Amino acid sequence: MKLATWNVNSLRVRLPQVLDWLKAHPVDVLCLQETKITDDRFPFMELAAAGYEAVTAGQKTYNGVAILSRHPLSDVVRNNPLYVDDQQRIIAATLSDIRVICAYVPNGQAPATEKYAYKLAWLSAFHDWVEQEKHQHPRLAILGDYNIAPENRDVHDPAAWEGHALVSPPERDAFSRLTALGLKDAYRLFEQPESGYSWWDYRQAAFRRDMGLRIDHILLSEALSKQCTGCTIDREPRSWAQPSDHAPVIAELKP
DNA sequence: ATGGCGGGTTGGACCCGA
Repeated sequence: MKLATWNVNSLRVRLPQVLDWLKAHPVDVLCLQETKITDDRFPFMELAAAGYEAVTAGQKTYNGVAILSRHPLSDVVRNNPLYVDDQQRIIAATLSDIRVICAYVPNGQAPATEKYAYKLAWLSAFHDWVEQEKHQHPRLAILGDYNIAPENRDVHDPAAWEGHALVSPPERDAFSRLTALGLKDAYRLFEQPESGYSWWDYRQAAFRRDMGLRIDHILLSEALSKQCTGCTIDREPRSWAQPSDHAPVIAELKP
């Protein structure tokens, strides 16, 4: 069983890459963020032809999430029932006995902005809901763009990033509060390459210079983390023409 | 220091991402 997450930054633009990637990496589940497409325009047919059913929480222009799966999905929940939010950032579904949450955490812009306050409030409510979900579904996986680099080793230049959104202590605390619920950062269950980043800015030739951050994560409940045999970031699509600025992250579970 | 790239929008300067 392979679970993956990818912020595609517009599914309309990236659909060919998603299909190519799925052909080479036929994962069981792929969580997408920043689809930037309404549900009535979602490419259900193209994905079905590739063997994937999809559930979506779409939105025009911004945000938008989806779960693609080779297996039937049930019990779909859109948005956080504990938090009123007109931005489509969460979708959850069950496949066989695994509960999957796909999340696109707000960016936060910069400390002391309204967007930063929204991010922290959003994360606090997300924590409370995840706590409930975990009680209901002990086999829980949360995949997505967390917009948080949990530690300095997840940042190419921690000094340059100090004081910025994505690395600030309150955001990292919010991430720790999630893991304190008994969720493991799948990537850190294993030995990893030194620069294990999942996002590189489009500007400054950041990818070529490997100026990245690791902000896309797969959190696994205890039961699932014990079955996890690997977690990798596939940076190859970031090197393609017209790429997303994020790379896919993949976790493998064995029975 | 600023903006740099890329996607989107009801049409082309501006918002947003991270």
